[in-house]
Amino acid sequence: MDRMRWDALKKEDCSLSRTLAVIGDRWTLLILRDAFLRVRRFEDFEASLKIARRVLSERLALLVREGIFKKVPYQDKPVRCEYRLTEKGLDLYPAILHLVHWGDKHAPTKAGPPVVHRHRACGHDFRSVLTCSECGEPVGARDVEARSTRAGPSRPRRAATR
Amino acid sequence: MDRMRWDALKKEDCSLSRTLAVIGDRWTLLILRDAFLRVRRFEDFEASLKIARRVLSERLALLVREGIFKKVPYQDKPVRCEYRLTEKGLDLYPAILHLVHWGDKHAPTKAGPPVVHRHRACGHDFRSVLTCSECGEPVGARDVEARSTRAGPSRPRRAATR
DNA sequence: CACATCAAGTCTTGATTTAAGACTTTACGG
DNA sequence: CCGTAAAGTCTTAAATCAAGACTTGATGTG
Repeated sequence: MDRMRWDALKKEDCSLSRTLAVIGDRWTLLILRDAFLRVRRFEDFEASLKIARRVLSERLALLVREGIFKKVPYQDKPVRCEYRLTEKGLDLYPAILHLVHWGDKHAPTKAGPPVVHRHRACGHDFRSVLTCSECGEPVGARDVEARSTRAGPSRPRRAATR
Repeated sequence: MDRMRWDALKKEDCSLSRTLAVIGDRWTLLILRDAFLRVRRFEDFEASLKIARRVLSERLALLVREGIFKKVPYQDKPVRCEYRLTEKGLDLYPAILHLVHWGDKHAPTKAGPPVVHRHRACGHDFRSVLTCSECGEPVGARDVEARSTRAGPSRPRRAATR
């Protein structure tokens, strides 16, 4: 059978496939976590993640190509650059925060969540809640119906099992 | 230098690391996407994803061990099982939906989003919005301050995860 | 009965990807 | 001139993945 190759993923007609073609490897979300924690330099990523330099180099280059990071020089002679999140990169924050909170809830440590998140506007520590852009109410898997926009017979589907 | 190994990830004191130890490989989020679209059987996952059977088998077993899927027999003689999402699995929906909407926005196709999502309660197609569990307002990366709960000097940081 | 089929895997072999660490480049400081 | 620093590149060995053949237990067909 003809199996899926990773370099074919980005051409799939599925937004999740195309997203994972960029951030779906074993390291990228951890790199982005560090970036959200203000890690910006090659050697700092290496030290923090204990990632092989070759792999880090390749991933950072991909993320720059994809517009998630931009390289910003912080000195001349020799030019040294740091990697900063773009708006496109910052937009991944909700997904990552949700994965963090999922880990807090479903794969907890005895010591409790290692990091808590405070909402600057209201001053409280909070959990992430997925809400509907239209009515503002919280949304769970069972509240959503996914519908294809492409031609063909469309059976309506619930976005969840049970 | 001593690099990070994947089987060490699940013991890290970082909720994202522990989450990615379960769902952070190249295939798992695609398997879960299919599960949210009500794919449930081994051969259906294989056909839908074009994944190698060996890898699919291993991933499904891991997800069952981790309590994200449960195996439910749908016939006897011979016993055949299907994979159904547990509550723990359903809780990954917000993260996945956000990644889908990120792809819709930042890696679009000419044909537009392949799938739209309707909120059953209000009847509208919607985008996912991250909100604060305490005040209900939308939250972006810059609105969050992450704070370690562990001993040691704590520098306040913006927009952090862990 | 003999044989084909089906679901849900397991096994083998060869191709890709990752890990570890040495090496390179460009510049500065003493 | 020598050592250090940042940001990589290169090489080799180990781990993971892809492709497809094979297995198991039961049913259906001639």
